[in-house]
Amino acid sequence: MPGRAGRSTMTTRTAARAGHPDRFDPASFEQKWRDRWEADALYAASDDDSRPKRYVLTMYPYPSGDLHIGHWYAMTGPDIVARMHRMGGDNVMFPMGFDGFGLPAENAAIDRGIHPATWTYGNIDNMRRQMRLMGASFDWAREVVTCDPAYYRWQQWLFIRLYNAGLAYKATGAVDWCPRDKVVLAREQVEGVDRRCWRCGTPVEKRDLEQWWFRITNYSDELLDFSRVDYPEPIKAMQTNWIGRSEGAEIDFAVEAAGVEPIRVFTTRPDTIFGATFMVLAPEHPLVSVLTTDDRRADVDAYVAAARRQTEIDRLSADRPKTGVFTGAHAINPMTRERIEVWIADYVLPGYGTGAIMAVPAHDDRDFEFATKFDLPIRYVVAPASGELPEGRAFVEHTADEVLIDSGGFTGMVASEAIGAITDALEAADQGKHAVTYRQRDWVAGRQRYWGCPIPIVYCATHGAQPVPDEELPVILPTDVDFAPTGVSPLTSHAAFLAATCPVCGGPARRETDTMDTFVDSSWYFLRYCSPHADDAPFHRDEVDDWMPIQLYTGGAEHAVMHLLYFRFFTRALRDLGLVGLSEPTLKLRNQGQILGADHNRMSKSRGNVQAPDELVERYGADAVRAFLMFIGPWDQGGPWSPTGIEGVHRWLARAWGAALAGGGSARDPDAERALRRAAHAAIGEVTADITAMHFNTAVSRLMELTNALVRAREAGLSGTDAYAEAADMLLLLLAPIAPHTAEELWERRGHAYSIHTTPWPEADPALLAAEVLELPVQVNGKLRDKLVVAAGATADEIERLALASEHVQRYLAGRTPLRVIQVPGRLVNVVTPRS
RNA sequence: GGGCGAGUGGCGGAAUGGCAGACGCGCCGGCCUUAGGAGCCGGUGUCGCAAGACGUGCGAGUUCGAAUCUCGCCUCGCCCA
Repeated sequence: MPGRAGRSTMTTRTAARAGHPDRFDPASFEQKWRDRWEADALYAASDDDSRPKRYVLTMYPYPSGDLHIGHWYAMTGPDIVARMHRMGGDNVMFPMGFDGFGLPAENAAIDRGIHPATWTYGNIDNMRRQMRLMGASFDWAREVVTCDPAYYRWQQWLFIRLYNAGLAYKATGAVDWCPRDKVVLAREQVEGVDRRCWRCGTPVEKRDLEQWWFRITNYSDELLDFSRVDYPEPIKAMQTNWIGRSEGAEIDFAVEAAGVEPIRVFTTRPDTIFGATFMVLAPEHPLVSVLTTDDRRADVDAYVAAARRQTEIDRLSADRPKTGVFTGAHAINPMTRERIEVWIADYVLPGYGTGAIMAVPAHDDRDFEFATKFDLPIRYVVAPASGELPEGRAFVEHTADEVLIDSGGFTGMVASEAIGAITDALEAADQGKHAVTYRQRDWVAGRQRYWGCPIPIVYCATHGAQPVPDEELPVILPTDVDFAPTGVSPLTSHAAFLAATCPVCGGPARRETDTMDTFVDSSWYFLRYCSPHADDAPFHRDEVDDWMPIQLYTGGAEHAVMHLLYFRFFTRALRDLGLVGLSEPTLKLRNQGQILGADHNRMSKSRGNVQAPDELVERYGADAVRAFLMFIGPWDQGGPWSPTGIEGVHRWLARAWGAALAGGGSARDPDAERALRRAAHAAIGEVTADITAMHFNTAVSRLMELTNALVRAREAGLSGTDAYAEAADMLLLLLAPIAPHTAEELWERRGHAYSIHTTPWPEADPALLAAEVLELPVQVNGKLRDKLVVAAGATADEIERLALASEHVQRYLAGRTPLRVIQVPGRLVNVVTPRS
């Protein structure tokens, strides 16, 4: 495969070098135009400008060192949109930057003995070079690098304001710990049923640690509201699931033991309370030791100890047999007033709800299994209208008409109404209340690693935690640190960093040594792009008001409940601090798909199916790589790379090259000229609609068709006509966002003024779009039987007459009289006959 | 187990209620060439000599008309349990 492509490239090159300057040879002009665009700051967004502002953004990359073909894919789509709107007269901001902090830098640096800063900035230089090769219209003057003190200084400033507002706080809690990276993770950063670290895939552990948190749960309800944004449905579903709002009731179950507080449970099914025949506490529940009777204590202690050794995955596994022990204690069902047993079992988790449940075995699968195993009472209290209850299992289905049975005064009530009614009754008796719980927890914000933004807090023996005064910011991350991961923040061993002064008393203080989660860096970088050089504030309110919200934000769907949740939270938090005036960072989000290897597998070095952009550019030119990536398929679906596919796109660009440079034909043909103009103007409408909808694959197809029309016209000798010149110019203008170098070179060669990228986007002339004759398909009973060529102005009556006169139609009519004739103007004719 | 998405030629895909397979790849035939794995021209859903018939995972339904809408099923992918 490589030999094949390599040979052909050599042939092309040799020919170009041997004196064919008009041959399509991207290497001969692409770099030239990139240099000129950059020198002219052609893509700079202007703060002071009367043109409509448009903010297009794609997620900045982590500087891993190499730009992957997937980066090209992700970035070319929004680049095309940005370029089209720029030509359409908008003042477009399309910035780029780097997610500079993070663990991989640190790990890679440890492996190779290079400092994370050296490694990161070296990678950034290389990736910036590679990105420039793409010919993307990034405004590099706005570049943001998050590990730069000029950036993280303002992140510390923002952190202090969040801290002062109570939105950042320090507390002890159960957190997820990655044993390999030796760092805590936010719950969002733990993936899958088997709970693995999002970065390294290692199963995480639960630890009780004192940590910094962001109070994202203050915004849970607000984050569920997508009414003002255009997000892909799967992202909305994932965020909604993640937040996991459930409505129900908190109910207190009094216990028999004197002086012991009642057991509080949360349930989404208060309508089933009459069927609550026992209770189950998590083994870790604080009341366990209080409630356990002496005769049961040995069993209970043994069970608690065993449960602590279980992982959460094991405990939640549905196919595992239920285990548990009786505590010896009894509680009172507040509705039935019955005495019910209190058990402990590991299928109840301490972190979910209140860590205790009212067990309703008749209407919950796990409770049913537990009750069956331990011979506890099962009482059905909800039944479908038919009255038929299942045997040998719980009744958990929800039907519209299910009603309560055997439920005291509530018997006969529709279950959905009983939820509210029973909760009201409990509330009136001061034994419960309506309650809402969320699956979402606050965001664990601190990390026990080196390469991150220092948390700007100092600890004074007298005055406790104190924010570092603004004038002392930034708290600089020192470079001379031994950052081998130990589980303790490396900064702890840096004496000079550690020593600080209490801003209240001036006495000695100790600096916070955890650094911030890098997802904090990406929670506001889009605001910094609005005022990238501000040195008096993180950003200027007027500039943010001008540019925000982002009108199109693109990136990978894997960030659904991480970055894409955090940046919505952060924007709202900054709004409540009065720093920005909006709640939603972006109006429109789109996710690109994944580019797979030619073998339809994920690209990976071990499979040997990786495509390196640098080599592809050398072989085919950046424009061919861009255009082929966009041509593979729908942008949001991705698709497999094809070594022959890119050759086809390269051939197309070469054909377009030849067509755009043709001239001097002496033939005239008014009909063909009109058809060519119509094809060009139709392409304007189609390509504009396709790019707007981000259907880049069909936009490329339309341009291929227009190219083919030009090639045919040239072969007919029409290259000297005005129609040909117009269509060639239209092709270049429509091509400019997708293949910017080739379009610019050809634009110049056709004698137009620099730059095509600042030339207005073409508009279709509707008068040209109307065809003089139409080819109408004629169906009989919905099946195609003939085609009719009619004048554009033909009336319905005329068309019907022609259709019925058709030999083919007559054959299928077989003497029957048509019932009716359906016409879709300009589209088709359908003759309906009686069914035989 | 639940939710979401997808299933169309040899391949990537187009068509979202109105001509199924646009565009491209691959393949076949031809031209050009010392040569071709370059370039150019033509063909290419399946069956059929043809007329024609059949055809969008499977089965039903709605409709004058369904790849497209509805219901059930199968397979694959992602997310959640």
